[in-house]
Amino acid sequence: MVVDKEDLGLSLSLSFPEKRATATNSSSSPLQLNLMPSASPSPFGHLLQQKSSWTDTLPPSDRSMDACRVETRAFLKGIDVNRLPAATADAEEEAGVSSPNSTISSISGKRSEREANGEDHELERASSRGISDEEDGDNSRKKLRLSKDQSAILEESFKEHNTLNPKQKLGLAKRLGLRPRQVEVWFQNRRARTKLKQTEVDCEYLKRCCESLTEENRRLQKEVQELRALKLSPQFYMQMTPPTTLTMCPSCERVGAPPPSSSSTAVPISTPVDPRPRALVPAHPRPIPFNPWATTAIQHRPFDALHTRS
DNA sequence: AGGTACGATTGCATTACATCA
DNA sequence: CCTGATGTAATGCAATCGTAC
Repeated sequence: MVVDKEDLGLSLSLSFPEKRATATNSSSSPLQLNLMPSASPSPFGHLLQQKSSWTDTLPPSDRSMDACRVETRAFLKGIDVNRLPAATADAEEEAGVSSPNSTISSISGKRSEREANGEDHELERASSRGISDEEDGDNSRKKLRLSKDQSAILEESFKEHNTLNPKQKLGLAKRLGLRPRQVEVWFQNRRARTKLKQTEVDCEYLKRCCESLTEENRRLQKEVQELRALKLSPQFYMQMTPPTTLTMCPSCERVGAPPPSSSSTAVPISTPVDPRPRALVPAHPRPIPFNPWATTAIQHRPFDALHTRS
């Protein structure tokens, strides 16, 4: 599933690779993130009106300053901590020199063992920083920060595909001077955090729905109370036409409509219930004109509505 | 000092594919 | 040759850690 780039400005698209399209994994089902509550009222097929990258929400100045600081530090250290110098990367890649990044556990562990045998083998073993653990002086893992450019390229790539096939991963890794594993991790985290953001938005949306429904419910309860009060009040019976004028409905064998009343604004008491889901219909105060004997309105069983709705 | 962002690790689930009885 | 069971690699995700800011 590929979404037009234009759409990405307004919606988040979780696309999944063709290869694993048959996966039953819930995460593999296409999710179109398109939160536009006013346009797509369904609570669950929706999504957020959100920037394609949540990092975009960071003020540009902050981000550039951030990158600036990183680059300054890198410069001061005489090396970009996030980027493997191209020459070094190529050299190590071809020589297969092992220069583990920074983590202790990255050397061992199931995943690492797996990938060490895979196609990522060569690049996987190349340091992304050009600094070995020995040079670091201790075994503590240093936090790697991707440069502004690296992040931008990754974001751009993520917009196009939020998963990568091995070829794309390798290509991107090469282009960025990172290990394929780092690219993979970045995409993994990006997907996870996108999903998290979406969940938060979903939650907010459902909360609003809930509030709306609560309000609607309160309003309807009040309406029911008013109708009951009206039904039981003496005035209600005073308005009744004498029985002699009542007509029998031939269909349901109930007393039907009396002669036309003076009110021309009468509406049926048995107004059909709006079948649309109420939650998404803007709650608006409805007038409660009430004349159960209105000629044009009452069809059959005029009080059924009261019974069923109370 | 505490919170947040984010790169990295780990463990598990799923799928595809190969092998074997 | 076909088929079902089993093992393995690849990949994704959730949870979490650890570090930089």
